[in-house]
Amino acid sequence: MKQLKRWWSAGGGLLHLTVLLSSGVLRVDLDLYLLLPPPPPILLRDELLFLGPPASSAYELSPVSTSGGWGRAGRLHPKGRELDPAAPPEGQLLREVRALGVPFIPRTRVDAWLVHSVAAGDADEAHGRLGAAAASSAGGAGASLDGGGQAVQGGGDPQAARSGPLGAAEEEKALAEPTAQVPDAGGCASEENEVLREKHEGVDHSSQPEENEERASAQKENSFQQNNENENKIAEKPNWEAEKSTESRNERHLNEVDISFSLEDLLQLLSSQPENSLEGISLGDIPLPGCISDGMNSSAHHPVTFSQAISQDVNLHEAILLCPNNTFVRDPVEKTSQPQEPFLQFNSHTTNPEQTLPGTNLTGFLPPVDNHMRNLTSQDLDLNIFDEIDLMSLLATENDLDQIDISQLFDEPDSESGLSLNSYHNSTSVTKFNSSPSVCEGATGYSSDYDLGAVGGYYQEPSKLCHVDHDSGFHGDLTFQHVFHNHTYHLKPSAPGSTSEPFSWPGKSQKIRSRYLEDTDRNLSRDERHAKALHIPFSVDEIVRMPVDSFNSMLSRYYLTDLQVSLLRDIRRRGKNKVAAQNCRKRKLDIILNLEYDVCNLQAKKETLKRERAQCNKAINIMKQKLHDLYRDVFSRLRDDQGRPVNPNLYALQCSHDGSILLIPKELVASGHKKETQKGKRKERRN
DNA sequence: TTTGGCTGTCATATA
DNA sequence: CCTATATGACAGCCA
Repeated sequence: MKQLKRWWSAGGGLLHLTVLLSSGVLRVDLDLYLLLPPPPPILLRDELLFLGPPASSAYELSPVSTSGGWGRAGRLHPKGRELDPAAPPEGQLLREVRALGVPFIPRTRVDAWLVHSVAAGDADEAHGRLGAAAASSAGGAGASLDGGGQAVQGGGDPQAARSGPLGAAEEEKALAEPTAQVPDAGGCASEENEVLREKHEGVDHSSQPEENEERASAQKENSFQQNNENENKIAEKPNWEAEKSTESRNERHLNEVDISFSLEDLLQLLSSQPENSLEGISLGDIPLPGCISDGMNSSAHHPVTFSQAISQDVNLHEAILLCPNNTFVRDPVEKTSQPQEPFLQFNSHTTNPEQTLPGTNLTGFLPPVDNHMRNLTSQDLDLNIFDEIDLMSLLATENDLDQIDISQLFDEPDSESGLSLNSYHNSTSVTKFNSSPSVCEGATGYSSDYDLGAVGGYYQEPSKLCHVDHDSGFHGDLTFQHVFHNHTYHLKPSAPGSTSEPFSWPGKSQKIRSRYLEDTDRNLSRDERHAKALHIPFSVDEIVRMPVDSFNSMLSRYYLTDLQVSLLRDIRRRGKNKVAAQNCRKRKLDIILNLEYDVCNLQAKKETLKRERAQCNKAINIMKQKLHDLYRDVFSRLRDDQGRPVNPNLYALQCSHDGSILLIPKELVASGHKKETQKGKRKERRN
């Protein structure tokens, strides 16, 4: 329990545990399971749906939590069960829990209280609650958390909290069976069993009311029957899968030794849960991203209990085979023989009805991905992980499958391809994980980091092909993880027939696939098709946009054939010229538009000038008229020496320089004008 | 079928 | 000399 406490305090919890998936081993996040109430809400996108009534009618819906994260819906909990009255208020709990940095956002007051207790150092008490929770849920109520609350309510005594409905023998059986019956429980199984047994003996002393014992026993029996069936099925799996499992476990064990104890401790609690509770627990409630949730779902829906899955350290490949809805199940008999749980159809977390069509296989596709042939399909990655397929074949396989624009299929509005063409130095590509089981969409598309790519024929560790970054935290729904892709490809051209697919597309999926391949091929540009044909490990956009230094270094660094180099240069030249042509046309259009604008402006200015000219002429005419009138008026008042009126036809008025006005005969005025004009002409000639 | 617009590409000039 | 850019010209596609 100290290890549990230390593990949790060190930031343990779901995130910490799921990091183990990087080794390719499915590891269940038991802590969250313990924190979840048994009635399984199924997460359909962002909403939690409660599928059908719980096993017991004594359930009620708790208020919707607004704690953020994935606590968006109310949860079922047993009626009449109250929380620990000594527990702090929910708001305070949430604040304290958040302050502790626990990577789990409690949704209910009970969650918060449990997390708070564990993270704050009260691990023993919390364990008591957890144990009581598990025991209580095993009693049929299926409310682990609230059962814990009840245990706490019973005085907060750890002993009282540990009390459960099961007898010691039954609990020992329950704890021992999941691990003991698994033939290949891993190298650390015996050691873990010892620890588990010790803990079990110290913990599981039931003193719960006897009314729960009968229900618990009945459900336990059902659970064991299911376990046996599932174990038999697991035992029938091919040897190579078992070997892989063992290898994965051994590898993982080196890294997990510090927390394996905690896992078993949690397993102990889980093992005491009734089968229906376990079976009902869906990862839909837990927004486990990507492969994790997928694997969990597969385990949940398949008649293999979580206990088995956990104790066996079921690897991803096994998880694939365990999923009845899995599109990559290679044994059709096994696929079709699995009972379909009623809520299975919701596990695709999609609103597209095509996904729920049996045999469509579309659930296995990754959500919208970049169309630039950068993504390795789920099938490819599947093979990479489990079959250690050569990357050469990956390259060939992607030829067929990487172009499928799943966004058109599944309408993932919040999708992000993450495979940014411009992220030259970002080796982490974001890829969404589909909720479909075992679809670890390692979009190991073309490298966006030229320094990391080993195009010349080397590939890095296969384990890195699908590294799930669980530090990225949770999103609101069953979303996706950042995947560290190894964009490493061989450039060996593959024969046309080498584009074999790791699985067959049955029926309708085949048609859909071919249709989308046609569409995507049609949408590809000529250079893209050429690059694809020659397996150029870079997108056209990258080739065009990368600096010349990077381009040259790329040409020199990687082993490229002359044809590939020529094609790369042509692609780059054409791409740049295409951009230049676009810019040129845009510029030309801008110039034309500017010229048109200038023309309009000039035309408007011309019109304005015309109007002003007309106005000026009009004013001039008015002034002339007024001057004429004034002239007439002056002459009408003029008299000669004899008192007679002056004839305006013989005389004219002339203004002198000093401002005086002279009455001059017109003959003189005409001769004077002639003289002045002659003088002016002379001056002009002189000048 | 014709036509105009859009786009990609090539050839060439220029910086 | 190489590269990037700009631009005219041409061809193909499409509404």
